[in-house]
Amino acid sequence: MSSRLRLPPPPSAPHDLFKISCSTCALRQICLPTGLPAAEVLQLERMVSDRRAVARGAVLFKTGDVFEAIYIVRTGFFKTSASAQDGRDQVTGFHMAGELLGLDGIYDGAHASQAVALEDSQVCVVPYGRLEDLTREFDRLQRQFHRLMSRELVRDQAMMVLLGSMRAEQRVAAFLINLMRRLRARGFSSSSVVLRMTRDEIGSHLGLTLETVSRTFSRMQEDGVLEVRARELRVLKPRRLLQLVRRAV
Amino acid sequence: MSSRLRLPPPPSAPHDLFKISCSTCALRQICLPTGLPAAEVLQLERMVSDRRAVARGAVLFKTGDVFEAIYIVRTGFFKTSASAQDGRDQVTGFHMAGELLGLDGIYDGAHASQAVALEDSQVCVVPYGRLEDLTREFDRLQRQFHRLMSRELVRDQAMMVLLGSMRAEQRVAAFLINLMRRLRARGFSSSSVVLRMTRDEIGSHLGLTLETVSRTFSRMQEDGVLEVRARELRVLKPRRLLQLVRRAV
DNA sequence: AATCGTCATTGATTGATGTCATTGCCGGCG
DNA sequence: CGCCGGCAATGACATCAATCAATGACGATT
Repeated sequence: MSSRLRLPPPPSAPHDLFKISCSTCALRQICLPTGLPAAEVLQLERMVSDRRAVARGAVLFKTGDVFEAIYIVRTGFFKTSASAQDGRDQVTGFHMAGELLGLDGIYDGAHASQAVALEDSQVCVVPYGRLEDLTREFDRLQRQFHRLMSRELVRDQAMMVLLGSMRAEQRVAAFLINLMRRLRARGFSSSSVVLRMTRDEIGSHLGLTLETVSRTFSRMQEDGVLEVRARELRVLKPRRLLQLVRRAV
Repeated sequence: MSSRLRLPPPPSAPHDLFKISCSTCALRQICLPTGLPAAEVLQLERMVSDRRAVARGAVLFKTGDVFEAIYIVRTGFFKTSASAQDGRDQVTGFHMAGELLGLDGIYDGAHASQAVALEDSQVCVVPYGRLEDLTREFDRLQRQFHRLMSRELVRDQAMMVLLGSMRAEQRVAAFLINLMRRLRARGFSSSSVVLRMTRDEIGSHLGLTLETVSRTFSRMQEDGVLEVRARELRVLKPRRLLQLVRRAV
């Protein structure tokens, strides 16, 4: 357990779930308030209705749930998944501190995917109605919100390219690069990770079976690119990973 | 050429490219103005800076272009594509009348994909700055805009599921169902289409090779589900298509 | 400490789809 | 008219990853 990667402790104690302070939040540089002047951040704080704890394995929202709020991951780690019509479901994304969840519910007022915590987590709850009101008052907040939605679109596009045209090894490499990049942006080691998700979940995200993910990790280890010990990963040769993704077939 | 599927003629003559009227546009039920009261639609019209003609094969915007405006397809047909790092690119979407293009540029001020007209087309140009201003004034317009962005996210998720877990036949079936549904919403025949894109482009969109697309069409024809003659398609048994998508493996 | 369940690894085999190559059709153009 | 280029269909073959199966590692629970 002590080897588990942890986010920096939140400024307020974890049991204090209802006191919100964006201005002092460790995530303010990568979250919705990014780049906003202090006055607007204070407004934003008022908008965040509360903070909610989500236990590992618990469902934050599921497909068909009425859409009421956007969630921002404060601590912890989530996966979102969407169901195919035949019932199987596919991991559409992994989400860490500062990232938004639930945007797909705006469209028709019901969530189109489900979100599950992969470890004990906390989210900030931002009721959509209030967000609409506030983004109308503050142009920078509006733009920031649009930017974050747009970023999701860009990411989804990248994911489509990955799923549509990359081979197994490239997919895994791209996944690792993306993961390390996001962790680095949050102040974590740029070479070591403890994965929060199973091989099966990675596979589902990448359109591969868990066996293929496992074999790919093993091969990368043989090649000296990676060090793998169960969920602990260490990237030894980041450049080789980049090359894998860059190089055509 | 006469067999080509055409959108209903625009209310104003095609050469009259600068006179905009959302209120009388044939697309107002499926476009940005959907559900807005007349007064707001008039505001919206003022916002649309102009209408631009895009010749078949011409690029509307390309990856890296500075983001300035959202585009709405008025007549015609577009594909958007994103490049993998190795240079190959993948069709991320096909877009028809009333659909938005260019939202991925909001994120960092540069387009992350490129849009190419697959036939002679027209788009309405909506400068993003003006849209920001106007959505701040009109809450329903703001919500409508958010809804359309959210719809893109939902679609992209569906596409990820398709690319990540469906077999060739299911992909093609899902593609056809989606296409027919969108055409039907625009008042076209619910069984006949003239495709605007090549097998190669369909394949790129579905993560398949053009040969697989071609063979799948042929097999569906043998099975009496489809009638295929080059780009002219006729869906004979829509239910069978639905079953293909619904049925697991 | 023993047991059980989950997750991961590894091997063998199979099957779907990609790759390569050929043929034919059609429309545009010299 | 005939040639050429783009697009589509199809066959032969190769390849990659899924599937099936067995085993091993680790943690949780009793």
